[in-house]
Order: sequence, then structure tokens, then C-alpha cells
Amino acid sequence: MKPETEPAQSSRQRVLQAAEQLFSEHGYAAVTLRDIADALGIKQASLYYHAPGGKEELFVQVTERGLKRHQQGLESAIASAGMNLRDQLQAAARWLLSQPALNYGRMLQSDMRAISPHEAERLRVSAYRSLIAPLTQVFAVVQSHSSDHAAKTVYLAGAFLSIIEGIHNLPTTFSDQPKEAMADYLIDTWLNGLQPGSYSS
Amino acid sequence: MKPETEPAQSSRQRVLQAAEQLFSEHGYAAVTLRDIADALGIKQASLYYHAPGGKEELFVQVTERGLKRHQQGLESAIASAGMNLRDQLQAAARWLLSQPALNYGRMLQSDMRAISPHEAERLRVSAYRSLIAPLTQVFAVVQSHSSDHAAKTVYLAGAFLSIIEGIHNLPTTFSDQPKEAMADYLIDTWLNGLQPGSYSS
DNA sequence: GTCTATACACTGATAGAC
DNA sequence: GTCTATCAGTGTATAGAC
Repeated sequence: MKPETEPAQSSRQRVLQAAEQLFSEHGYAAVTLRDIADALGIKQASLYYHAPGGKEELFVQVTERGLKRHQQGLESAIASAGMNLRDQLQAAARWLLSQPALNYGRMLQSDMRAISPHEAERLRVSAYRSLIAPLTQVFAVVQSHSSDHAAKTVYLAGAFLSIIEGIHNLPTTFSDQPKEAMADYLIDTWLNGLQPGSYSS
Repeated sequence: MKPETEPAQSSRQRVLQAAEQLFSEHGYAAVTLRDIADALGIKQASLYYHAPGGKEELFVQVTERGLKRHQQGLESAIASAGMNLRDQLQAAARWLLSQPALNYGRMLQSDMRAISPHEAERLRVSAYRSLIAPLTQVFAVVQSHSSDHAAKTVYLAGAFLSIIEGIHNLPTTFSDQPKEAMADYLIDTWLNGLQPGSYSS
């Protein structure tokens, strides 16, 4: 499909990529259209050709694209990891660490409040479907003696995402360990439980 | 000490509190001096009386104050919780949830890049000492068959902080459970380990 | 401690040429 | 697709009166 007739989009993709990189790194409010244009070597006004809606439209497009990519990447990584919970979590962590940081927390807490409520709500739903839902599936196999099993698996998914994003945001000079090793350690810790060394209440 | 001679500082504290609330909620870049002044019912220029260095100084002061409060609150909560790991973690979680969200991740990732590198470095060190260090002490009792026990306890501290902040940032409509209950559930899960329901392989 | 007034840079955005 | 030119609005910051 679309062989020679659409070599285009290359320009648009470049714009989206530059915008994604900057928004991801600094957050919505801290990035100006000039920053994005400079990164591309073009002028600020030229961005309105690609995003007539301006800064907000650019952010929404970029975020939606990133979330879709994450959904696909997460589901694919999990599916390829087989039936073992540990392997699935490691695969999910590796995918998340291979991508530019989403900063799910900052996105929900700060960025969303800077855009129109309507768009914010759409992105919130999209983020849940793309990030939380796939991880919730993974944790569904965890047994729970609780009445509300479904809610608990969502908590686990959120906690997992928080941990991995926390690792992602660490300065690289923080530890000599690669981030993947840190993730694996924390996953094992979580699966096996924390054993106090020699403690008796 | 200082009985009647210094009833002052009340005005300064009001300014810092309003600034803290807004910075905490929206992040450094998204908050203007006018926002802070409006919240106080004063004019923007008046803020320079309390913080001659302007926005950045205000942010640094507010953040440092918050970090110190967290250090004191965390250490106090942990000390009051007795010798049991689970109780200590629950106490730490409750303290964190009782305070305005720190957004440690956003702070490191976004806010720090918007201020002068020198101030940012100071805050990073302060944040480590106030948040990570006390929690690391708690996890020191966890046994590890690893060569690098100290590093691992730091990872655990960071993960714990990430989880609790993740809960903190949830919209209150997200779950019918109070946030403390979610924290307790995740702590128990972590301590006991995740048991796959009926899994082989 | 807070105000008014103002300087001045930056930001998002529009119009129109190439 | 990208540019120049331009503008209104907003943001930080300073000076000085009260």
C-alpha cells in the first residue's frame, strides 16, 4: 500500500519527533515553539503549517502518538515474553526503558492542566488504555484473597509503571548499574517479597 | 526564645506557602509570579520584597523548606513506628500522603533544568538526603545475597518513593479506596511477594 | 510590606511572499 | 514547506512612592 504516492510525512514526522523529545524532557510549559523550531533548524512560524492549532495541537498529537506506540510496544513485548509473570514484567520494563521517558506522573499532574480540559480528558483515557490496561492484564494472574480483585491488579500496574519511570528518570551517573539491571532487581524483589534479615518485631 | 520580639515571618510564611502550593501542583515553568501574587491577594511586584532574587529564589526557598520538612517528618514517622519493617513503611507512606505532593520525578526531570545548574545541584543533594536517605535506612534490614547491599537498599528506597508518589498523583475519582489503603495494599504485596495464582513454567 | 508605573524580553499566533 | 514581518499578550524585573 501507498508505495510511491506517499513518500511524504517525512517532514511531519521530523517535527513530531523533535517536539516529542523536548516535551518529554522538559514538560509542556517549559518548551516554546521556538525551541522546537530551533531543534529542527526552521523558523517558529513554520510549525503552524504542520500544526495549525499551535502548541497545544502539537503536544496532543505528539502525546497521542507516543501513547499508541507504547501500547503497541508494551503488548508486543508482553506477548513475546511467554507465559511467565517475571519474564513478562522484565519485557515490559525493557520496553519502557528503551523509549523516551513518558513521565506519566508529570503528564497527569502538570501538563494536563495546561491544556484544554477536553483534550486533557482524551489523553487521560488514552494513557490509561495504552499504559495501565496492558500492564493490568499481566498482573491479572496474581492471586488475591480480596473481594475486589480487578481493582487490585490496576494498583499493581500503576505501581509497576511508577517504579520503572522512577528508574528512567534517574541521572545516569546515579548508579554504575544499567537501568535494566535495576529494574530486574526490583521485579525479583517484588515477586519474591522482602525478607527482613534477622527481625522479630 | 524570641517571644514577643519576633512575631514577624508570618507574612513571609504565607508567601512561601502559596508558592509551594502552586509550584507543587503545576511545576516551576507553569507557575507565574502573578499566579502566586493573585493567590495571596497582592501585586506581583510585591513578591520581590520577600524574594529579591525573583521566581527562581522563591522556588529554591520553597523547595528547600519542603524537603527539610519531609526529612523531619519522615524520620519522625519512621522512628515512631517501632522496629517492624511493615509498620515503618506504612508510617512513611502516611506521612508522604499527608503532605502536598513533592513530585520528586518532575522536580528532577523538569523543574531542575529550568533553574541555574548550581541551585539545581544543591536541591538534588538536599532531596537525596531528605527523601532517599531516610527510606534507605528503613530498607537496610532487608537481606540481600548480593555483593552490593548498600546500593540495593537505595533502589528499594527510590522504588518505594515512586510508588507512593504515584498514588499521590492519582485523581481522587480514580478509586473508591482511600489512598492510604492503596499504599498499605502495595506495601503488603511487596513484603509478601506476588504469588501467581496457578502458574507453572 | 505593599503599591503603581514602567521597561523590556519573550511567546504564541496571523498574514502573506516565495 | 518554509520564510519574513508583525503584533498583541504575557512574563520577569526594577524604581520609587506610600
